[in-house]
Amino acid sequence: MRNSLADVVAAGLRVLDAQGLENCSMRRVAAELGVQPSALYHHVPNKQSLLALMADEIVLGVGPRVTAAGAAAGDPRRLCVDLREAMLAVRDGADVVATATAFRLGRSRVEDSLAQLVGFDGARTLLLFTFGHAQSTQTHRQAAALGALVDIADPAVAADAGPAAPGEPEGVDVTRPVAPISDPAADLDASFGRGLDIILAGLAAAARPARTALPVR
Amino acid sequence: MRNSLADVVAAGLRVLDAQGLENCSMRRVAAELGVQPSALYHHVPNKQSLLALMADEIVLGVGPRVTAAGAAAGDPRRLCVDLREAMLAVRDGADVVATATAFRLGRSRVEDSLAQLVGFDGARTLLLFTFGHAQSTQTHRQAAALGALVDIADPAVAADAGPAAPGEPEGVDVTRPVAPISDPAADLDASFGRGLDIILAGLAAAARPARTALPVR
DNA sequence: ACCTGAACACCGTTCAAGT
DNA sequence: ACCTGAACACCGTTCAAGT
Repeated sequence: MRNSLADVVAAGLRVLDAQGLENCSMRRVAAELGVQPSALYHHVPNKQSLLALMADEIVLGVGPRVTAAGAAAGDPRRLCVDLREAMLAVRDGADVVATATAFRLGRSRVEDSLAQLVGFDGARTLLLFTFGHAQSTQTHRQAAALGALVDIADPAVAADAGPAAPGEPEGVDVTRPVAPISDPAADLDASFGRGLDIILAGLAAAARPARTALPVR
Repeated sequence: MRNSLADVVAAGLRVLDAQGLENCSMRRVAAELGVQPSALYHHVPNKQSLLALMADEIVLGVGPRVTAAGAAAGDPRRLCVDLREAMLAVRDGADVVATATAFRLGRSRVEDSLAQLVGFDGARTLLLFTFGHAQSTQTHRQAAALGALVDIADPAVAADAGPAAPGEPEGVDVTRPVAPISDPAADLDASFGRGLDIILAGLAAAARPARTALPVR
């Protein structure tokens, strides 16, 4: 036995984290294992399946915590924060997990855990906000790191950016800001927490009227 | 003048809608225009820029409505519903728009409109939930249409699906369900509306205590 | 069971050259 | 201003064949 399925998945994750989803090709994963590309198809029927297995691996540790007392503590907020952290821990992890989860929508372990705590609609709302926010965070970070501050898609914005000074060093030095606008992505982590709070407040608001006394009519 | 930038963007959208993001290559867009692939680089610096322009086009019509009375009516719920509809109207539209928006995070027209109505955090929460839900919806629909009901990534599930009967017609006939589980994606449109309501309730709950009389201590 | 080697039909992007 | 033609360094997947 030379390589197992687990080896292939691990190699895939290494390539993903190092090169990003865009460059995570079957050929590169094969090279990471020192094997021909065609060898991968002995372990996995296609690239999509490999990505799905990688997604499972990324969220493996995310789940309801078992406290020292033995009771399974279920905190929806912590679950979402953990999920987000697990995805952000590997490059393009949010894309990979969100896509794989959408494929088998409704059959996700994390969504099930959430549903037990806050119901079906609450679970889906929390989950999809978490995916949306994580993907946005990761994409934006990559764009920033790439020096894509010059918005290449908008001619109006690109125009006032000015050309790069010739003979610039080609490091990741991003000292020349395009516009003096304050960073619009100020603090994405904090913004995630506040979004979570809004949703949880909405769930609490929906649950309360049924339990507490209200001025009926 | 043979082809304008607008022609290229329009051709890109036609290819995207017909073939999906995966198959929306520069070469196919060029073919759609009856032109060599290299000709596109006269209009656009790279594929990513073309996709960003396509994203702008997809959300062009989404914005605060101007009522007959002349006042700009701002309904955050309708804004999100409109945005979702615009994205779902073209194949893989949610992916394209979400990615392009993340690139220039915080500088989105729709997010600005939302922010005026429900504040910065509310806007971002609504927007990213809308992206997450739309992407999930679209990915799941494609998976279902593809007949990917056989979960190709999970050996345990794939095992009890059984082989396809030989000599089957190769249409989109999906009459052989894999498992008798009720459709987990029951109604994605309704689920979006309920998620929106949860978030809006959370925003209302946060705003109310500051305005109405509360039993102080 | 796991892998090689060769092949097929593709990619994005660059660049000199045409009109 | 807009395009061609050729080239470069890549893709995912299949398949016969090896051990």
